[in-house]
Amino acid sequence: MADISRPSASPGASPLFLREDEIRRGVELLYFGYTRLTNAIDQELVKQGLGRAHHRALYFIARQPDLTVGELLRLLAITKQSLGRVLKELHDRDLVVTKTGALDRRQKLLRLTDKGAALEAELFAQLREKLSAAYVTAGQESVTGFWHVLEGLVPESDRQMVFDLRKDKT
Amino acid sequence: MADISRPSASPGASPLFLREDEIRRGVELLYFGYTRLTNAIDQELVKQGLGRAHHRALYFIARQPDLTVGELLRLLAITKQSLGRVLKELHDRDLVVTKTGALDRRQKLLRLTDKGAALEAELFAQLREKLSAAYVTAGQESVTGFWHVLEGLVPESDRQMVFDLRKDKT
DNA sequence: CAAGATACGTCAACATGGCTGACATATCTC
DNA sequence: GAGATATGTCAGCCATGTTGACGTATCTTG
Repeated sequence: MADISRPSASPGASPLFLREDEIRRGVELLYFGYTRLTNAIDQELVKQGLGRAHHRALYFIARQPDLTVGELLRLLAITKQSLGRVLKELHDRDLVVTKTGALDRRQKLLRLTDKGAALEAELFAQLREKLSAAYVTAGQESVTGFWHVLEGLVPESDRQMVFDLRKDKT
Repeated sequence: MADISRPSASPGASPLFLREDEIRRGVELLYFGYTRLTNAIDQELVKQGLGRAHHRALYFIARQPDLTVGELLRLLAITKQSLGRVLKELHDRDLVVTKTGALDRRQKLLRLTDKGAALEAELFAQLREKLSAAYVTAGQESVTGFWHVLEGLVPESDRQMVFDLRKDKT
């Protein structure tokens, strides 16, 4: 692992010390940044009587309509029993519908109902508010740096899956 | 915050569409980056029979020795009952010790034992490995951008607390 | 076309780590 | 001395993860 160009050192500070501090800074900011962003939707989730697990499912189904159950399982990296509980609740509340896959009839394709889409949009609006404020403050160059570092945290084996979220399914 | 409405038509890709995609990209990368980084220590935690909650406490106590219980509560943003359970377990395993505050004898100052420090160092090494690989791949400029965006996600009211982690207690 | 693999669902039991509410004690501050 | 503060603790509940075992429909392949 190559050496990182440390921030122009305060006089005589050990490179090893700075290195540790840079790593800890990243760990902490990632922790606080992530938790505070997710806090943005807490109020609305409580109002709806839903939890974070429900939101994650809603989010990915919104992001990629006709996602299969298996794909969602891989994205969330939980067991099918856990996901089953969440999907059942979303279905019972008319937030999500499934239809049988056209190519492979074993698959179930997931979609939001209008009601589900409206809820997801409302939750997303909160995330957008927080994150776009941070983007604006930091500036576009920082945003691309932010992306690059985070991409580097995603293991090779998962990267394609994550990038594919940005592609519409045909 | 400006209004950023629905993704509009594809041809000539609307700036509004790009904006939503940029926000979703950030949400997803933050989610995957954060979870994959924390995955780095899963194996070791299981081996130790500890959970993530224990690690968070260990981490912050390592980061700022003589932290008080109240400060740790604010950092973790959980109830004292939840934290009490965790601290009791860490104490029972000789990973953490407390001493009465010198200035205010109601306070308990938290410190890692040698054993606790050794464990935290081992866990930190895993985080460092992952995160410094991401830093190196992305480059120093990206790293500062990464920090800036994340700082923007931390509400004003919490920012001082987070920054103060980088200062030694006197 | 039969056999096996795959996609999905579900039952039951359990672990972790949050939460609320109610109280107790020691100590500090005014 | 009275009240605020820092900490601890009992008891119970909830959300969301886990393992293991099975069942059914459907696809794939020899």
